[in-house]
Amino acid sequence: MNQKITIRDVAKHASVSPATVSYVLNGVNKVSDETKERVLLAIDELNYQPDFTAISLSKRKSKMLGVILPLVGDTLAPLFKENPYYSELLSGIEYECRTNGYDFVISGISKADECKNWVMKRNLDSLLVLGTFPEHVFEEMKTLSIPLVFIDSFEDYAKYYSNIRIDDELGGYLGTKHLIDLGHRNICFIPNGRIDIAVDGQRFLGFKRALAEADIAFRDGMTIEGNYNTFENGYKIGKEIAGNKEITAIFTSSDITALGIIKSLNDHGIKVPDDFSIVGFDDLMISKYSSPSLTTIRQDVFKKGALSAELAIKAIETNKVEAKEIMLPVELVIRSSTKEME
Amino acid sequence: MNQKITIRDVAKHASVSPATVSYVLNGVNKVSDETKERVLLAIDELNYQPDFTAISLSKRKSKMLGVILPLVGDTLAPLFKENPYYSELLSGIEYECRTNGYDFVISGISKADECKNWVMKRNLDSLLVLGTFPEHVFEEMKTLSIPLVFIDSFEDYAKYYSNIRIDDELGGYLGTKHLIDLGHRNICFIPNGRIDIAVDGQRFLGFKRALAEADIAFRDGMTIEGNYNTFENGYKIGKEIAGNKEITAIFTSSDITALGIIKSLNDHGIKVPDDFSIVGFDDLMISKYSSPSLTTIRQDVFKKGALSAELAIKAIETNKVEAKEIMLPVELVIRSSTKEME
DNA sequence: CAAAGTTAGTTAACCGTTTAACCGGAGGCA
DNA sequence: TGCCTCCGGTTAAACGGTTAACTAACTTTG
Repeated sequence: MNQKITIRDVAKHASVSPATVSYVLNGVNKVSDETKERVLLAIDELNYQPDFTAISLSKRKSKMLGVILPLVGDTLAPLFKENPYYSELLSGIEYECRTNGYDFVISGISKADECKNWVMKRNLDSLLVLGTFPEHVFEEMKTLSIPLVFIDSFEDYAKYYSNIRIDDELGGYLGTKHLIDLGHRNICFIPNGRIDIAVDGQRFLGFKRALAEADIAFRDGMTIEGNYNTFENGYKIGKEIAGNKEITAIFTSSDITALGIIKSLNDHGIKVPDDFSIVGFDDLMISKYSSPSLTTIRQDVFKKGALSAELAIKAIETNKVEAKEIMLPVELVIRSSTKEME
Repeated sequence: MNQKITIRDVAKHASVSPATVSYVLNGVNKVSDETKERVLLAIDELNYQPDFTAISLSKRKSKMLGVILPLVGDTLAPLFKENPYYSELLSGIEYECRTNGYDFVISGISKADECKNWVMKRNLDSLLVLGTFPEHVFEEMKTLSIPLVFIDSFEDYAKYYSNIRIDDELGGYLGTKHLIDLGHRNICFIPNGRIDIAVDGQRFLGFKRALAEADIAFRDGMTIEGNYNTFENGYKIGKEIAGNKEITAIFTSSDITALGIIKSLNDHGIKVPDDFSIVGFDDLMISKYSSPSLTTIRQDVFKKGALSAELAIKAIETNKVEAKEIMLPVELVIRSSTKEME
């Protein structure tokens, strides 16, 4: 390999000391315009590229973000494969990083120590955390004193840091109201996980708000708790519903589940949207393409990713850890899985 | 932040020199068992974690891989959003990296210089390249003398390095043969891009082999060239086909296109699989869940990713750049988009 | 006009590892 | 006994940057 060009080479070429070059590079106001000119020219002529690892070592800043994803089993595969949500988020993060000269490393991390060690080993400047992680891990992380950015977290501790999420309550409301407007009164809400907390808790609130507004009493049987947002699980739930003649519409917290339900209903001779209406959540790509295409609540996942990286980078560069909660808008997208009641 | 624990702290704690600790850490056979014991104990007691940036600076090895993805416009978003293929590949890479103590950075890179600079700045140990990149970029890369691993490349220059791909010809053959076995004789092949090169070129060969084997003459109109593997494009192609009464089956190079075609045919009153059979390629998650579920050629994308990372890591650690071509198997997955001809 | 400040640099220590070069003592051998 | 080798370490110079402390020349200022 042709010898690496260092700051000393540049210095020699411009007849100054390495320190001066460094000052020019870092915009330290200690260099005359004339000298600065010379240095810049030398940098250009030699095509000098500062070495990030060296900078990282001496400044303790790596220009790298870490992204922590929940691990399923011991890989990310099920996550990525089942749910396009995550990859869309990543592409937002990638975009923001690239345009700011940052890189990011991702890892599914389960054990607490590993997480802290990872940050220390790699000198990571910040961490983006998707969803939740255990509180004792958080305590570990706090001692690192780097900015954290949480995405979709409803944990109390996350309040010390920036937190990006969407208006889940509104999403729940809009989806439900749409069904009510179409004449449905026996609507069932299906969360991804536990109905009383986090994302689903908020959506459930919106669900109930819409009901109340239309003077529909909430009663037992208006929710079915699923464990997991998978197609298979949706399929199972669909079977239950096929046996229940009262319910005419479903609002579910996940597009994937919605697709499973549709398939299941279809297999039981119930036609969507003619016999039954269904609203999903997320607006995944698939949702547009499925038959029938899915009415759903859209969130801008790319933006969510980009924004989280932006916040992290800003916190790093201003050296200020903010505790800002940002709520991104949601939007009802009407397609063909919902229809006016006959 | 509580003071960082360095190799000197460990050395002091074990009453040896930093060099000795380093030798222990790197398995250099220069330390007595007794001393080694003491050092290991000290490392454990202090929970010492070697600093990768420092190691990177002195050894010129970063324990980081770079992954280069084609950029669409200026983001990866369309890629990630439209095609789950890429995220599945990444999860394979992630798995292999994590279990080997590596990290990876990803970037969509268009300009040649940036690519080389990226490697130099970050001291990347290897590069995984998805698909193609321009030959002059390759020439640039060669001067870096780090191992490259190509994925799905059919470029000549890639022959200097490891190249991982699937048996596209066999895939083309299996899909076509399946249709022929069902009684179809007027089958149309739809590539992703140009039919004469790369992945599609191979699949087309397989297509023709299956025809020849069944004594079906290949004739004009047995292919439709698409530009892009998107749902929309599939939808358009579907329209064309709806007007053509001869064709009874399609084999397409992409599941996404297949789904678009099915929807389009459906909208034109043609029922799949009753009136028409269709085979896709890739076996994306969606394909299992769509209605009708898709008969397709499965490839193990996760494995492809994991294997590419494995090859890269092996090349790094043995300091041997191999020029090995690995061909992963494909498999016909029969679902409900194909049916015996009446 | 001398003391104090400012400007535009340089010097050298430091960030946390690695590793070539060195070193003292023990054992082997003639 | 003298010389050589091997063993088990240590010392110190890198790696490529940053930055606190210093300096020499010039400008203010009381």
